[in-house]
Amino acid sequence: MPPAQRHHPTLADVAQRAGVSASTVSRTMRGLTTVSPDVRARVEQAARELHFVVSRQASSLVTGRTGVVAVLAPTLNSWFIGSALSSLGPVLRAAGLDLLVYVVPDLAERTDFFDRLPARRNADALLVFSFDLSEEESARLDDLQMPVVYISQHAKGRPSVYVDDVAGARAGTRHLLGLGHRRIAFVQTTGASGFTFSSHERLLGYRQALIEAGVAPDDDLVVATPPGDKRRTAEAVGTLLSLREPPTAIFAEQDEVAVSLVWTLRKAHVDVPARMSVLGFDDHQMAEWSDLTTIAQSPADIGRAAGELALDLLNDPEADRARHLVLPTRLIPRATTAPPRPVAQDRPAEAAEPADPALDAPARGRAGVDTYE
Amino acid sequence: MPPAQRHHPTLADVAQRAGVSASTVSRTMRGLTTVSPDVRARVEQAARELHFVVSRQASSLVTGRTGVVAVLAPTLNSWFIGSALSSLGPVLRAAGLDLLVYVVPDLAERTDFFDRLPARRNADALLVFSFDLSEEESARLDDLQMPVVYISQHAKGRPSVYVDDVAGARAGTRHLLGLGHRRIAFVQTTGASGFTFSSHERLLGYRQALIEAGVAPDDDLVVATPPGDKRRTAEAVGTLLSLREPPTAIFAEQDEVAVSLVWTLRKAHVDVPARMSVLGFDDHQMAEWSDLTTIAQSPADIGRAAGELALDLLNDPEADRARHLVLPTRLIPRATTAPPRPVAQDRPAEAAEPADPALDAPARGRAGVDTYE
DNA sequence: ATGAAAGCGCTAACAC
DNA sequence: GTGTTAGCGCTTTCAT
Repeated sequence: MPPAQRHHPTLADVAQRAGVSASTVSRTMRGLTTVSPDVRARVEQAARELHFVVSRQASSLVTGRTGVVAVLAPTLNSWFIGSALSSLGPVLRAAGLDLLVYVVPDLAERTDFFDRLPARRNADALLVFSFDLSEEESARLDDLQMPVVYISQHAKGRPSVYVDDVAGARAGTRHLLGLGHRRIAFVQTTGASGFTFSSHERLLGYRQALIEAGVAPDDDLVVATPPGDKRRTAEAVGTLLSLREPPTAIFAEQDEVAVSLVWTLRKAHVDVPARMSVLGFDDHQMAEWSDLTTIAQSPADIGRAAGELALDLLNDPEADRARHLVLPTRLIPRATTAPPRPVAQDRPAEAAEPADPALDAPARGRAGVDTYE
Repeated sequence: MPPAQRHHPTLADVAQRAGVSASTVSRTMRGLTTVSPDVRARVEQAARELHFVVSRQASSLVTGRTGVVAVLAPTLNSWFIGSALSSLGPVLRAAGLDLLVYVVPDLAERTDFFDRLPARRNADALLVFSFDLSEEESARLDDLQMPVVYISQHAKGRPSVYVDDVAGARAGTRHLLGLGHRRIAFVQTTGASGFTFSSHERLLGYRQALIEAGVAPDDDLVVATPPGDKRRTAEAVGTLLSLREPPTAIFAEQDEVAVSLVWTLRKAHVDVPARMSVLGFDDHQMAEWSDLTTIAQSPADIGRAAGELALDLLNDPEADRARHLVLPTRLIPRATTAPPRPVAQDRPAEAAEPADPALDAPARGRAGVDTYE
């Protein structure tokens, strides 16, 4: 009675069936050219018949390469990361590499990760997503003995892929300036761990564009709110609307907040865009649904680029170990930005709470009609 | 001159440093109790000093276990999958397992995956997300020699984790019935590959609840639209509104569509919920933002449950190989459902296009005022 | 172009 | 409790 055949077939099994040595099977499986055509055919057939798959573990052991690219991410429940990984996957697969994910949602797991560096022997490269790493943590990753690519952060001296946030924010602000706005607010996003780089840069771009246009940046016009917090968002809107000189346009650092702003404004019967323009950043899926004008970035492109950069680093020892890939953004004009209505600039503004009786009607017919107050 | 120390430290290195044998180090690293406390301490210190990490490849080779759980998913850019994986990750980590992701976005990759079954020797278990597998594909996975857990699909005879869609849809429909609605439409989602199971089940629950309540299901009230397609959604709304007896409530199979419906209706100046109640399913992030009444499911719970089920299957050979974990849903009443206005049932309804001059004002003050037509 | 042999880093069986 | 020994399945010299 033959032993229960519960294990996978091995090189030796294929070799025996094809009447060759294990070495030859190995060479065949790796596509080396030093195998005669007829032998190759025999081996391939035998392998197919046995459903033979090379064991990564065994070959890793000798080659030192794991065939795995690891990703470090704070969550997978994110539009940005989800899109980027979805396009990264196929890039890696095409190169015969598998995608391993370390989800590190909280501080405890983070500390543990950097303590133990579980990726150390279990991946050929690491992609770090949207973390604000301390210099100490980056240094820790440096002695990981593998290429580490940073995504959405400017890791000086280390390979990075990110979008040109400054230019994007500048372009967005210029769009609003071009429409005639002069009082342009900027809403920062707080508490979204891991995106402080973008946050800084976008604010910077906003300021640059204002200065270029000869508009003095006003810190009263810069407020912050956490994403998804209606109350805080409403507060921020209230603060802006109750300024002596309220803005006529709001540039939100993130689409999620921008959409929330639109809701809040419309609920308070402040028409968008007739009374207030709103501009987002990201081109999040919901931006399209909400007809939000926004500065688009493509996380899919970022994921792809990061994957290709990692492959370069992996395959070419001469590759530039500090290359920064900076991807462009582009303005997508939609329905939430428009020229400001001519309004008496020095009249006191209403607060957010009192419901304005103005209709939430399309802007066209009403723009220019000064029914303010 | 010492050789360039470019390789990772091995068991032997630690053993030498701690003055013990490799076996002892191995036992220590695996937490076996047969190591005396002082030796254990010495070994652990040596390991720490050398930044030693056990090579998965090498240990896999002998144990036959890879320490990896693989996930098969059509995309990662999905609220459901993202949330589920984000909670699955930590569950696996706690068990010392890594998470490997196969993103299989299109038919070509899918065919290739089932052809080659790359997971075969590279994972201990496989979680299959939201795919509508053919019986042939499932059969292929069966001879994978590892536990395969199906998520969001009812794989008969195989371990599965999903939400009770029938009960959820029934509860939702009852909620609307309880508010007094009798003409309740159901909007199906088409083209969202991988969720046809839920789709069927939700429609079923809707029908059941109607029948239970003595309301005859009317096929005219069941329409379909792809998610994120504004035009088609508007068409669906138009179809429903132009029925001789239009609905007073719409139950959408997915929140994304429900939110889109609310937008479309409000744009057409059909007040929600005063003139039309809208109910969603999922409790997608945007449901809260949109104040959408919905049937909540928790993808995070599903991910966790699936992970734990996989661990059971992995660790307990006696475990039930066909266990189905069915998770509950719950109604979250928010602002898009309300009692129907008393309305002359047999009057002809307006079409979707003509802008109704009715204000998009809060329902309270206006409900009950019959300004219809 | 092919085969034989050595060994990658670890665990498991067996001694002691 | 701890050390010794023999592989796990593959790749890689080195022969031929």
